[in-house]
Amino acid sequence: MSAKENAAVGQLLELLESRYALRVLWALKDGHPQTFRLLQDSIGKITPNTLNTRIKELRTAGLLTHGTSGYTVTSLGADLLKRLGEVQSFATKWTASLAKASISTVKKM
Amino acid sequence: MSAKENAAVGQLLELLESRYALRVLWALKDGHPQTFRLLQDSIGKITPNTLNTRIKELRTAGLLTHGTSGYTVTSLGADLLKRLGEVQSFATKWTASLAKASISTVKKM
DNA sequence: GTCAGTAGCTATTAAACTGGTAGCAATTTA
DNA sequence: TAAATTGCTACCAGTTTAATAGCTACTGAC
Repeated sequence: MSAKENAAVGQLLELLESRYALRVLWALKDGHPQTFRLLQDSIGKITPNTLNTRIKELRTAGLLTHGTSGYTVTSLGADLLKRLGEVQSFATKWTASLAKASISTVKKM
Repeated sequence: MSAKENAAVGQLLELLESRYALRVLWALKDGHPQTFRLLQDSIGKITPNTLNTRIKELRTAGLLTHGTSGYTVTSLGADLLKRLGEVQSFATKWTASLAKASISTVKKM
C-alpha cells in the first residue's frame, strides 16, 4: 500500500469514525430521500446537534446532498454504501459467532 | 433487510464507530503481530488509555487476540478486513474527486 | 391575515469520551 | 544483576456528544 493510499484511508476514516456518521449514510441506503426529522427517527438516538454536524461533514465530503424532498446520498456516497454492502453479511455472521461463544455483552465491561 | 440484520449491523457499528477502532484493525491488516507500543506507533496519535480500551473491546468482540509475539486479528477479524478491502480503493477515488472539486478542507468548518 | 403544522436548525448545560504525560509491575535481554 | 522492553494504569485537562428547549422560515387551512 502506497503512502498516498494510506493518507486517503486515514482521511476517510477520520470522517467516518465519528459517532453516527456511518449510520446517517446507512439510513439513506435505499435511495429514498429523508427529511431532517425523519433521519433523526430512523437513526435512533441522535440529537439534532450531532445530526446537523454529521450532515455538514458529509456534505462537504461530497457524500450527501439536500434536495427539495430531503437528504440523499450522492453518487459518490452510493458508491461507498455499495462497497460497504459486504459488511452487512459479516455483521450477521459475527453476531451468530458471538452467540455461539456465549458472549452476549459486547462493549460492556 | 430483516430486523435481525438491522440489529446486527447496529451492534457492529456501535463497536466500530469509536475513534481508532477501525485503525487498530487496519494496522494489523497484513497479518504481522504487533506489540502494544508498535500498535501505538503505527496508528499514530492514539494514547495508551484509548488503545487499551479499543483492544479490550475488539477482544471481547472476537476480532482480535493476543499471542506471545503480539496482537493479531482473529480469523473473524481477518474476514472483516477482507470485506473492508473495497473501502481502500474508494478512499483514493474519493480524495481524487475532492481534489477535483477543490474542496481541500474536509471536516474543518 | 393568522393560526397551526412541519422543517431545519441553534442555544445551553451536563455527561461521556479522548488526549497528554508520567510511571508502575512483570518479563526479557544484555 | 542492571537495563531495556512490554502491557498497562493514574491523573487531570480538553473535546465531543447527550438532553432538552426553543427559534426562524415556510406551507396550507381557515
